[in-house]
Amino acid sequence: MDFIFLFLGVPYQLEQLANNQPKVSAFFAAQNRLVAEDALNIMDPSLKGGTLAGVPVKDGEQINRQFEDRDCQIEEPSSSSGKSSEVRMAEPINTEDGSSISNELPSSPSQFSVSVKDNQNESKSPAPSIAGPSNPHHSTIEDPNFVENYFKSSRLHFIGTWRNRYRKRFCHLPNEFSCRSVSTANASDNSQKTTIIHVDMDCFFVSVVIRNDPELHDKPVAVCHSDNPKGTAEISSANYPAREYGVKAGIFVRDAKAICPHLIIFPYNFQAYEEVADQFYNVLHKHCNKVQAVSCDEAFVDITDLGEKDPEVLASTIRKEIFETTGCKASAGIAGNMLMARLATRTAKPDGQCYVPPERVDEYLQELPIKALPGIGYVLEEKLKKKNISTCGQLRLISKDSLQKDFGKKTGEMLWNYSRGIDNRLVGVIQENKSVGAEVNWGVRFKDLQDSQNFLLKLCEEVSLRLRGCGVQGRTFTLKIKKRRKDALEPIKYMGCGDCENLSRSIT
DNA sequence: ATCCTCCCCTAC
DNA sequence: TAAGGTAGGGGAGGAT
Ligand SMILES: Nc1ccn([C@H]2C[C@H](O)[C@@H](COP(=O)(O)OP(=O)(O)OP(=O)(O)O)O2)c(=O)n1
Ligand SMILES: [Mg+2]
Ligand SMILES: [Mg+2]
Repeated sequence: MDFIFLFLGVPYQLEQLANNQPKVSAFFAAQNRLVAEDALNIMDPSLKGGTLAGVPVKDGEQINRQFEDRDCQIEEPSSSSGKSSEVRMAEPINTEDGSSISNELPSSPSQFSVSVKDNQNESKSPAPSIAGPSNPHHSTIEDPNFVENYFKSSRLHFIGTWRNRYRKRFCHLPNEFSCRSVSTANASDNSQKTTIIHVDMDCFFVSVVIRNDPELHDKPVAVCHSDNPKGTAEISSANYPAREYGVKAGIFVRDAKAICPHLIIFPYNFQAYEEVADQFYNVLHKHCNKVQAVSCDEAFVDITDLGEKDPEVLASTIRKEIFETTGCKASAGIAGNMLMARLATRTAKPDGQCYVPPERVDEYLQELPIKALPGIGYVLEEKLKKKNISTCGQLRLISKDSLQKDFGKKTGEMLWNYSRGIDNRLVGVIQENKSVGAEVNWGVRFKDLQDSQNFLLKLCEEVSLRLRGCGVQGRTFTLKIKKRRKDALEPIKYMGCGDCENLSRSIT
């Protein structure tokens, strides 16, 4: 397991750190071999008067100690105005129930890393309560419990931590996975041909909150924290009527309102998402024990060994049961591997299903935009665009050697395989965590050193809690900090971190 | 060769 | 006002 601490938003604070105290700034200054007394001092309350006096040994404290022991060398760039930071722990040592087995896992590289990020947006120079235009109420300045409250309202925190909750809830299930992988030593001799179903809820966050309002189903609806037509709150999910206007996850609510004035905004209901996700997985587990969770609204099901005559009938049954138990629609893709099943789901949406038989794979991919392939995001798409490649058919014309030369060994091979519909991954259980971390990149503003220390401490405590929850210890500790870029403007997003450079240091 | 650190990229 | 988290894959380049 890893631990990650994210520290976000400290404008001019880092300057102070740099000028006055070694601490964090020292930690990052390493390049010039500053001997930071201990970069992490800032994280250790005991150094500052033992705020945690009564608390039993905390992981966070241990972490701090580690850093102390190591004379971390960090230095704050002379420019000094830090903006955000992040901390994480990687390759944890599995402690199963508290007993440390660290010595027992020689074969598995156990690392424990904690990374801390520190972000800051506004960097008004002086420290007074400036806070610039955005010196809002809800920031690390005003709220001592900011981190805790923030996580309660963060959608990304919700979906980012969902997997761990799922694992705990369904760990009792027998996983008879990997029987297949064992017998797959000779992959292609499987007489049975693999069949995968990929299931994904339609506009999940919206579907759940309007599931009892049928009259809203053909009106444009989105889930967002704010309904302010000038606001920079982000749309989390938009239903399909709203998507016709161009409303989609991630855009600002003001932009959504601009292109869709009658857009109806609903608030989040995280508890309902949790409940519906449980119902969703209950249905899947009922039909098959080879279920791989992707997220709270999405999973792969390997039905190869079910002896099902018609996978489409099964998919249809699953979708029907999901709707009957949750009141929400799901779509499904059926194909011979995970890649094609996932792509098929996209075609199937909304409220549909799609089967792509092996003989149809080539034509299915021929005109498909490369951006639709999982693993190809904005950057890769742009790079390929520069080579005049925009569809899988065009990508297929490039040799594997050439792709590997341009994009690296693994990435090149992935591109070559995916453009041909080849995917050798197996549906399986989620393996043990490799890292655990926490970060905050919104609302982070410090007016003094105390603010930043408190914030970092909270982040450490959060990571400590999560490590404990996993029954695991870390081995490598990573601290990441976001620092306001030299001439960065005010963040576009309210209370955002704006244009930052990222700094990272880790110790083992 | 393999590992390690410090990133970037991606997905939900 | 608004809640830009979390984790894994992988590449570059250096240490071993
Ligand atoms: N940038 C994003 C992407 C997703 N989510 C949340 C809201 C989504 O409802 C949920 C599931 O993500 P999906 O990618 O499955 O998107 P939807 O379910 O909303 O729509 P679709 O019908 O395309 O699956 O995760 C989010 O908050 N922000
Ligand atoms: Mg979905
Ligand atoms: Mg999904």
